[in-house]
Amino acid sequence: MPGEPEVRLPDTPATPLPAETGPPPEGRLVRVLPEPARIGRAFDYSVPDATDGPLEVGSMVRVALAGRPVGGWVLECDVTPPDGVTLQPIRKITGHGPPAEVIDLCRWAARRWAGRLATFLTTASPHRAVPALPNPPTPGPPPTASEAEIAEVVAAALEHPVATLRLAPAADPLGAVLAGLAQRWEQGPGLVVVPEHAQAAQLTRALRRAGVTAVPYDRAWAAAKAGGSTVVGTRAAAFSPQGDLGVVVIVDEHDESLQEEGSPSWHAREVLVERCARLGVPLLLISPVPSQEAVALGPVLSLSRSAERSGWPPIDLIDLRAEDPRVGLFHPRIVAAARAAHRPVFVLNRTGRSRLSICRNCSATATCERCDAAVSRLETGIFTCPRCAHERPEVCLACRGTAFANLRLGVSRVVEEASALLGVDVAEATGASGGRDGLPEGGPVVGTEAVLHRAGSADLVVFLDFDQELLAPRYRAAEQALALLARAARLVGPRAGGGRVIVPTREPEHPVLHAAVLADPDRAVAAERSRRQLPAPPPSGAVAEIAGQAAPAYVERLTPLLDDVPDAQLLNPEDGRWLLRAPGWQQLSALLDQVERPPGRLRLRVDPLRL
DNA sequence: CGGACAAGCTGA
DNA sequence: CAGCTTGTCCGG
Repeated sequence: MPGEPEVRLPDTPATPLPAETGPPPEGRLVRVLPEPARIGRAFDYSVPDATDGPLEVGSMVRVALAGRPVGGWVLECDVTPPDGVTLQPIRKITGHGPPAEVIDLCRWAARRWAGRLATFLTTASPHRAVPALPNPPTPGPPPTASEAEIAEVVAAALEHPVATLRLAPAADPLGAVLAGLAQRWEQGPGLVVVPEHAQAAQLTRALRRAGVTAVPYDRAWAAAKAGGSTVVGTRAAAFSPQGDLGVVVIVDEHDESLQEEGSPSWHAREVLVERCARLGVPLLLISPVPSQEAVALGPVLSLSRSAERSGWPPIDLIDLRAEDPRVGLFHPRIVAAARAAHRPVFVLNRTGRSRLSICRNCSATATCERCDAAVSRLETGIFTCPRCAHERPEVCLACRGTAFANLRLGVSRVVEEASALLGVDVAEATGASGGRDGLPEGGPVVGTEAVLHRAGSADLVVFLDFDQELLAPRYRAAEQALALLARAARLVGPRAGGGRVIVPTREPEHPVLHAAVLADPDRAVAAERSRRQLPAPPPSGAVAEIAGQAAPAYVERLTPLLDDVPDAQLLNPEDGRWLLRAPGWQQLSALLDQVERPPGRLRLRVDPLRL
C-alpha cells in the first residue's frame, strides 16, 4: 500500500506568526505576581466579567502559570500587556490581600533587605482566604486616661515622628499604650507590635478590658483590614492591612524577636519607621533598655528617676576578682540567697564551649585591647580576638601577668553542684528540653537564658556566667547583656516585691552592670557609643552577609560595582560567606539592588542579628 | 516553583 | 547512539 503519511507529528508544529493575535481578551487586564518567590516576575491575565470577588490592587487570585495553578497578588489593574502575548483568564479571585499602601511598603522592604517582593507580600497576607470583610465596629469613646505622669510623657513623645518611652522592666506598658491610643483616638485606631505571641494575646485581652476594640493580627486579619479596630501582633503585624492608623506602638523595641532571623532579615522597627513616615503617623517605641537605633531615631523620654528605679529589682554584684578563680560557680552569698528563695533561677548561658582566659595573678578576664571582646587562644602564646581578629601576646592588660587559667562551664555539672549545695532537687530547663509545662511550680531551676521565658515567676535570678555575655565576641554584646538583665528583672518583679538578681562578675566596673544596678540604662548607652573604634555596627553602619551556594557568583557580579562606592568594603571570612560593609543601609541596599541575582540558592542578610 | 528541553557523561 | 544526569530557560 502506497499509503500517504497521514499523521502529522506533533513535534514539528507550524511556526506561529509572531504577531498572531487571538480574540480580544474579555474583561479587565491585571498584572499578577505569583506566590513562589523564586519566580520573581509578574504576568498579565484577563479577568472575565463574570468573576466574583474583590478585584483591586492587592487582591489574591489563582492563575495558571505554565499550565499549573499558582496563587498570586494583583499588582496593577488595567494594564497594557506587552505585544505578542496571548492572555489567559485568571481562574478565580481568592479574596482580599494587602492594600496598595502595604504593597508599596513591601517593595521598599524588599529593596531595603535585598529580598523578594513575594516574600514580603506573603508576610503581609492572610493565612486563609478572606473572600469578604466583616463590618467595622462602631467607634466607641477613647479609653479612660491613664496615670497622669504616663499620659503626659506619652503626649510629649507623640509630638515627634518617632520617640522612645523608657519604662522599667517590671512596669506594665498597658498604661502607655492606652495613653497613646487615647491621644490619637480621633485619627484612627492603633497598631501595637510586641515581640512574643503570648504578649500579644495578653495585651489584646487587657486592651479589651479597658474598652478598646482590639484584635490579634494573626487570627483577625480580616478585621484588621476592615478597619476600626486596634491591631495587636508580633513582628508580621508591621504589615497589618489597616487603612486608618492613628498611632503605632512597639513594645519592647529592643527585643531581637522583632527581627526576622532568616533571610531577608527584616526588622519590624525599621519597617514601621518607614511606614509611619509615609503616613505621617507617630511611632511610639517602648523599652526598658532602648536600642541604639531607637536612640538615633528620636528623643528618649522617661518617667521620674524614682518611678523608673522602682520598676527594677535590686541587682547585686559579686566581685569575683577578690576570689580564687577556682572557687566554683556558687559563691556562699549565692547559696545563702538561693536557700532563702522560693523559686531561684540560675542562668548559665551557652551549654557548651564557653571559655574564658582568666589571669592567674589578678583574675581579670583576657579581652581584646581594641574592642573589648573576650579573646581566645587559637595558638599558644597569642590571644586572638574573635570579633576584630586583632592579635596580641598572652599578657594580662591589667597586671602584665603571663599565666592564665582556662575557665570552662557545663550545665549538667551545675545541676549537680546546685543540688548538692542546696540539698534539694534542681530542675533543668535548657532550650532543647520540652515545653513550659515540664517545670515544677516552685523550687530551683537551672537553664540557659530561655529559662527566663519559661520559669513563669521567680524571686531570685542568678547569672552564673554573665561575663560571657558581657564580653561575647559580638557586636551589640553590651546591648544584649543589658537586655538580658532587663528580662531577669521583669521575671523577678519590681523593687518593692522582694525579689532580686545576683550577678557574680570579674567586670564589676562594666557600664552595663552599673546601668542595671542603678536602674539607669543611659549609662550603658553612653559607654557603648564611646567605647570602640571598630567598623561601626548599625545604626551608624550597615553590613550584609552573602552566603549560600550562589554566593561566589553573586560576589563576582558585585565586585566590579564596588569601585563606584569608595566607602564599601567586601570581606571574606573564610567559610564560604562574604561580608559587605557600607556606611549606611541606603548605600548598601542601593549597591545590592544593582546586582543581578544569579540562579541558585543565595542567602542575603542585611544587618543580620548575629555575625 | 516546576516542566521542557539542551548539552554533557557513561557504557556497549 | 541510547539513556541518564545536570543545567538553563521560561511561564502571560
